[in-house]
Amino acid sequence: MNLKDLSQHLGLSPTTVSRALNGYPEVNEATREKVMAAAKRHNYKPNTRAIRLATGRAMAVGHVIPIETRHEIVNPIFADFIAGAGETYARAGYDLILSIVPDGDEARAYREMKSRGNVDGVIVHSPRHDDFRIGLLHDIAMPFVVHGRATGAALPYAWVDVNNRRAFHRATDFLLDLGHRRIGLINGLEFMDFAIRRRAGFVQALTARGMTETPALMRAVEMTEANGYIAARDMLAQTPAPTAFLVSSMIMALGTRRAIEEHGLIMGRDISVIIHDDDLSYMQNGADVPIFTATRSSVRAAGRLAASMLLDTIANPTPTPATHLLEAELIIGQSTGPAPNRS
Amino acid sequence: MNLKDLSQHLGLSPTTVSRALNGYPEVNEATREKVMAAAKRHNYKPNTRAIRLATGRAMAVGHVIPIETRHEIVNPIFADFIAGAGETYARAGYDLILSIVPDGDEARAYREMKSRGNVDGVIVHSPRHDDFRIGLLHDIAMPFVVHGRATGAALPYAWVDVNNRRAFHRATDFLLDLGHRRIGLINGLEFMDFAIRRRAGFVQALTARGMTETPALMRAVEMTEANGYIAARDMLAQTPAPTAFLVSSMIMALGTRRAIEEHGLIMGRDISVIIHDDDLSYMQNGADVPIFTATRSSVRAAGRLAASMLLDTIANPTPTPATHLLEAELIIGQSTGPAPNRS
DNA sequence: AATCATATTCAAACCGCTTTGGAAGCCTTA
DNA sequence: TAAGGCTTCCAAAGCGGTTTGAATATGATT
Repeated sequence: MNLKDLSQHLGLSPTTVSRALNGYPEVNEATREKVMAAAKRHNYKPNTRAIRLATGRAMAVGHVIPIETRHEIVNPIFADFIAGAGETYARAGYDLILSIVPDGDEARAYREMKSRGNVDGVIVHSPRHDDFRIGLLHDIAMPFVVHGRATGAALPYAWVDVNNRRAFHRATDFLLDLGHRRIGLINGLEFMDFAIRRRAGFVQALTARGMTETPALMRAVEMTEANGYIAARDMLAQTPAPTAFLVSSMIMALGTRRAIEEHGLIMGRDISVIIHDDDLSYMQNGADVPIFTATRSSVRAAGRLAASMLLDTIANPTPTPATHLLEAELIIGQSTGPAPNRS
Repeated sequence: MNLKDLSQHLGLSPTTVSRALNGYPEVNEATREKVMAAAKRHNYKPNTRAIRLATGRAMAVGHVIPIETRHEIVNPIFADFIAGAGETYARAGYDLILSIVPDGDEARAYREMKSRGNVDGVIVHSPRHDDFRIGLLHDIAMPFVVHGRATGAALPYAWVDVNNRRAFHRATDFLLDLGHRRIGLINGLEFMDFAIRRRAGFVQALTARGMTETPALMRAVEMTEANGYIAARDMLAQTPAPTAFLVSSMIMALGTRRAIEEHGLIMGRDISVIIHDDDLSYMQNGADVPIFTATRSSVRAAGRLAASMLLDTIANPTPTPATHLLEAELIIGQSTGPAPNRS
């Protein structure tokens, strides 16, 4: 059942039927109701392909997931971020197109999306320091929103980000207040923008109290459980050992905890741990009482927000792009306590 | 730059240019080369929307992710499965459309995809026992491949699945051979088909040795770290306590290990653990020596396979759908050992 | 009653490609 | 030399909607 069939059935022209269904004012209310009823009765759904060609809009947004060809790691937060974004798109009648692209191929992928016209805009994931994609998308005039920021980008651009620097500053302060002086940082790879900012927050908090960072107590690794374990194990082997860890993800923290327990220590008593918690649905930080003290910010909510910002930009592009800095909440769990007496 | 422009530029008809670019035989080789060269020079990419309308193919496949409205859990294996599938689609020039759909809305979502024609086929995720989607998709003649199986489905359908029953049978056998007699099963929710099969494998292995299953040692929970912890903790509180656990996912197993260590036991010595390992990229089971003894099957490889099966079905629908049963490998890690002497 | 504004409807062009059904040109073949 | 067969190209008709520009009907105004 297509528009022509339906209009013949109604004894009306396709024009009128189309207008009736799309809420245009120049159609008699009585006719509109008849059309609506007939459309429902015959279960008429306009063909997406035809709409797209006729209107010139793709009614779809792209999420380009770069796969690091060396590591082939799929960032586990994508699932939740995209679930959040997907809710927004569904409501707006947009499709979500997922492109898995080897990281060398990204520029080509974006250009092709533009010239083939199968998306109206894109979400940029995992920005690096001074990320080339921002300039590129700007050049080809493809609407976009970045999940995260890319320090060093020359042009203004739309983004949603957690205040990573402040979150880690606060977390570090919290540990310092508890008397911890040797704090290990287990961070993500520091070509990722968020990791740079977290490190900065950590270092700033130390220097604000007249301390300096200890390179031996700082790690920047791919955020897996195994790496969280290795980093913590190695630092615990030092003398003096750290009395607290600041860990950049829940998954790494599971490895950190493993190293701690293997070392015969009790987390929250002998050693403190603060994590950053993306509030992943399959990786909840405890139910009632959080296991880990954490700086928390829902990546799913960020997905919802980024998506609706993108739809806004597509609908009416503005010269000054919107930005949203989300503050992480600091929630107290069972994994932190006063620094043990060095006696 | 569109086809018309390009053809005018070349002094040819759009027909000939289109045919030249699409490799049709009825065009002079010399002309074809000229056309190809001009297309490259002007960076001509045919408009996807127009191709789709003209050919009637969507050149896209849908992945419908049901979100359980009660739990709102996003299955963390999606990220890797979709990364695998995405590789296949990219090579074939297909788009991957991701639909996040509240679980009550699935039927409507599929019907709409069909009538709007924005996908040529779909992958069905997380099948339940006797899943209604199989009949539905069959009825509306939408090509599909199921990731997993749905026992009880009346019609034949295409699927890719791990031999879950055998995997858990073998894993249980392995534990029994080590002398374990009280084995705890920490399974996923048992309305999911894979969980039913794993349970069946477990029970069959026991009965094959004249044992019967102990309901107190079996849990079916949502597969989160916290639930893995709770299930293990509760079972360890029983007397006699289990000497081994069979755990349905890596993430749950992290919780299980936490309970074990909290209980003052050493995994691999005091208590054994076998897991099912989906070989997730961000959740590797150790590098050289696996942490957990595991039945392993790459969900990413399953994604690749499912995707290419789907593209095959779309290209030439066959009356007898293809099926692929993947065998999990049993890999020995550090988490298993002989049952401790009950002395 | 003629004029004009307004409300309602429609025919046809258009979006950018594919594909059908010729047609022209050139060789063969009888 | 006419007929038939290839090769190569093209005009035009889709695909299924939206949108422009015009036509018709209705009611109000003078």
